[in-house]
Amino acid sequence: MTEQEQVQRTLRRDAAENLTRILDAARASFDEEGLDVGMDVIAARAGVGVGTIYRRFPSKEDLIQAVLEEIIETVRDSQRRALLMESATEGFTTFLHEMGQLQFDHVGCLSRLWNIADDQVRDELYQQGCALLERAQREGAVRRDLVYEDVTVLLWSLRSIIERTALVAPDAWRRHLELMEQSFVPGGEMLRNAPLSHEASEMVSKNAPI
Amino acid sequence: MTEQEQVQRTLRRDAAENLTRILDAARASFDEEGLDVGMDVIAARAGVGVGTIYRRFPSKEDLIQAVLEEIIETVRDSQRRALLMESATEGFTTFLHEMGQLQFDHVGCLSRLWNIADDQVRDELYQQGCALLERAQREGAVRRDLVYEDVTVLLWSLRSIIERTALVAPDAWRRHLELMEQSFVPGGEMLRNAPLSHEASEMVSKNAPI
Amino acid sequence: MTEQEQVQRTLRRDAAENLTRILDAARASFDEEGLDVGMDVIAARAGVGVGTIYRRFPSKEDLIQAVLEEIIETVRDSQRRALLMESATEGFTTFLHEMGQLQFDHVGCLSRLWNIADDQVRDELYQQGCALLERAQREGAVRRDLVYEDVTVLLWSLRSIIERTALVAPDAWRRHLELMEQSFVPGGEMLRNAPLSHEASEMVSKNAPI
Amino acid sequence: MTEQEQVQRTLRRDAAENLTRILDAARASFDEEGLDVGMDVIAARAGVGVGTIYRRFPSKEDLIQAVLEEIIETVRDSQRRALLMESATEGFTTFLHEMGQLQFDHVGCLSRLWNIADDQVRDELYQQGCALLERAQREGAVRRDLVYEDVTVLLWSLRSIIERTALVAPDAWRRHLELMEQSFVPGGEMLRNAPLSHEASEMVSKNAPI
DNA sequence: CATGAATGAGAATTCATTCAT
DNA sequence: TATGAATGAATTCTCATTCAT
Repeated sequence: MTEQEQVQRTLRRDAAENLTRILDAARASFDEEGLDVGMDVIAARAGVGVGTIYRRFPSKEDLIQAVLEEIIETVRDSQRRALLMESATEGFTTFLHEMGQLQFDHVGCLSRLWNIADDQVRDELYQQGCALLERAQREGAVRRDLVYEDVTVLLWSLRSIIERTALVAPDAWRRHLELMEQSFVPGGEMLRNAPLSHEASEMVSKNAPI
Repeated sequence: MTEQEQVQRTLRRDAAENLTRILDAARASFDEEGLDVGMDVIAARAGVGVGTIYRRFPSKEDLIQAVLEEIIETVRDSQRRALLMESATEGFTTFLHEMGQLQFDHVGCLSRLWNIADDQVRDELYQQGCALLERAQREGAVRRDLVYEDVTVLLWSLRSIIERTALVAPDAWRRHLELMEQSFVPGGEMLRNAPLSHEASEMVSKNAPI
Repeated sequence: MTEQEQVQRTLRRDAAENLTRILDAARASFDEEGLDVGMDVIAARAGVGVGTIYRRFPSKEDLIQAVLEEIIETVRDSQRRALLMESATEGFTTFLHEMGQLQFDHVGCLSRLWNIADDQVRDELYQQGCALLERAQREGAVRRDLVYEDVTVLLWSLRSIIERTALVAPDAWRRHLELMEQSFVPGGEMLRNAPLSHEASEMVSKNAPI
Repeated sequence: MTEQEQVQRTLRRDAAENLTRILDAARASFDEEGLDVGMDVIAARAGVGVGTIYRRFPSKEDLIQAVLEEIIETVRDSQRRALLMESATEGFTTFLHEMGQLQFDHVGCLSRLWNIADDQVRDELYQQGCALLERAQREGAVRRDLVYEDVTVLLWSLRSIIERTALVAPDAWRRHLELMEQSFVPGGEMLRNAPLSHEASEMVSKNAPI
């Protein structure tokens, strides 16, 4: 480190601020470069030493979890807001779009985004998701043979579209979602394939394959 | 390795045979363990030394490309067969399902499967894909506001579903595809979002982001 | 830490008290976990910040020395008490046993216990040790071809026994010492090997190889 | 690495030779600098890259074990040779001295030398050790109230003497051993302290405290 | 004067690629 | 030509020490 850099970098910044800086740097790094980014890169971006990160997060895995949890928290917010909307249909639709946008905003994190270790969080997401879906179904906007797992799978499916197109066609996922939404309207009942079981969905979300 | 084994193994194995063995081992390894599998693992599975792999493929990247090209070749086969089917609708549907199954069979490769560097191959896939789509549209099975890029995006979207569910719910992608197919039937025209442009699609397929 | 706790804790704790707390915590930590224990662990145990330790002890090494000196002080006490005993034989024996017990009580410190940097301290230990030995020899309890260095080496030898057995057989060293004591009684004169020279002993105690 | 060094270092030396070089370098490094020596140091001493070491030994621990096993193998040799000596007394004595010398030769390894994970090896050492002791007892050279655990403890006790004196008084342990031998001769029966139990001894040797 | 957050060199380990045999 | 041993840069994590607050 040159003397200049040394001067630029203020030693002993406020601790709370540093935690924020680390999480921000981590989130940005993960978003942009993926979860494989080196701890030194994150530290440099946060303007701290690697040791500082390890003081707050015992391992890289913990840092990743913290970032993912922050993101998942915004998912819950999105659900809550959607549930408060007067129109159930609009609430459901808004939620789907926000989930697309959120995945777009965190492309680098998608490989782990939907792996939610915390039982309680996972359960709340599920309960609120079911509520959103049922409200929309009761309003007649969504066919009755769909279960929340279908929504989950839809959200998962956006990942690979977004990962591929984020850089060159940031809106590509919107059209796919629009098509999916059309398949959600009542009228096409009688699906030959059974939905993903809740148990399987749970296993997937817990275990984090890939 | 004893001298005897050395003799048994090496003695004038045909070069062509070696190439096959390497590609088979690589494909199997990639399918099962992902592209991150070590070169030594592949070599062991092929029953050759790593050096032999590097003789045929200057880098791991080249080996990956070769495997992906083989898989992509089966995609072209699938298209050709679909085009030969009497019913355009059935041909189109069959192609989609075969693409789902193919991705399932090569889970470990999905992160790179649709990155096709070869211009000619990419073009043929595109032309044949368009033909499949148009035939189905002409038969009235698919709405006219769809372009082949929509199909491409649909295929991409299966990746993340398959990656997550392959181990616990191998059929999960089928239901998602079934829903997508319903959104493909005429009647829902007037999409607000424009399709992925052909140029963007090309860039994505060439560059291989992730 | 809340502001309140901050106030409760810090408010004018006496400097001397702090020093005691640090030394106590360090001794306990070293005894139980070995000299490799982290400075933060010691600080936490003492209820102070690491910085406070570094204010009193410029380096971890200095803290270790301070703790060792305290322990060595108890060695001197033991010698003094032994010298005051009526029976020279009993004094000598008691000293040996107390040294075994002391090493047992400070297992974690043994790798450095007998490294005594302070010339004066080392000299006093030597003088008093010689006195103890000679008194016992004059009383006929110890053979005359032994020098104090033999006793020193005996004490050193207990270290590795204690380190190995402390957890599973806390009395193992006693039997070894008992055997050594038997070899100390007159009758076995005519040792082929010369004793450790005083100079060598001094070097060892000063330099602290391991 | 300068060009010169590059030239000096012959790439691709014979594999078997390299294994020897690595073990030799490791043994020498451990002996001289202790088990904490860095893998890079060992690699440099062996004239190979670190990766080469890791090819043979999956972890540093494995390398350490390999070195220790080699040393322990010489212990077994020493026992076997001692058992073949005509005079049981001389055999026993020779063994003790060779053990002292061996520990002296491997000072840096002493912290782990007597931790023997392999049940079979540990058992053979014990059986042969017992045989050596009993033969000497039958010949009247060693008192009958001693068990092999006493010998084990004696060998352990040499460690700390040797660690401290190796550099300045390489023969210091010999005098201690000579004294111990005198305490071994018949005549001093009636020890107040029980010997280390075989079970405790086993636990110590397996678990490796310190 | 006390605090404890921040530092960063150092240690073990991995793996694509090279090249002597 | 085939082999697989050797390479070493890169990565994660630790801990004695410093210094802003």
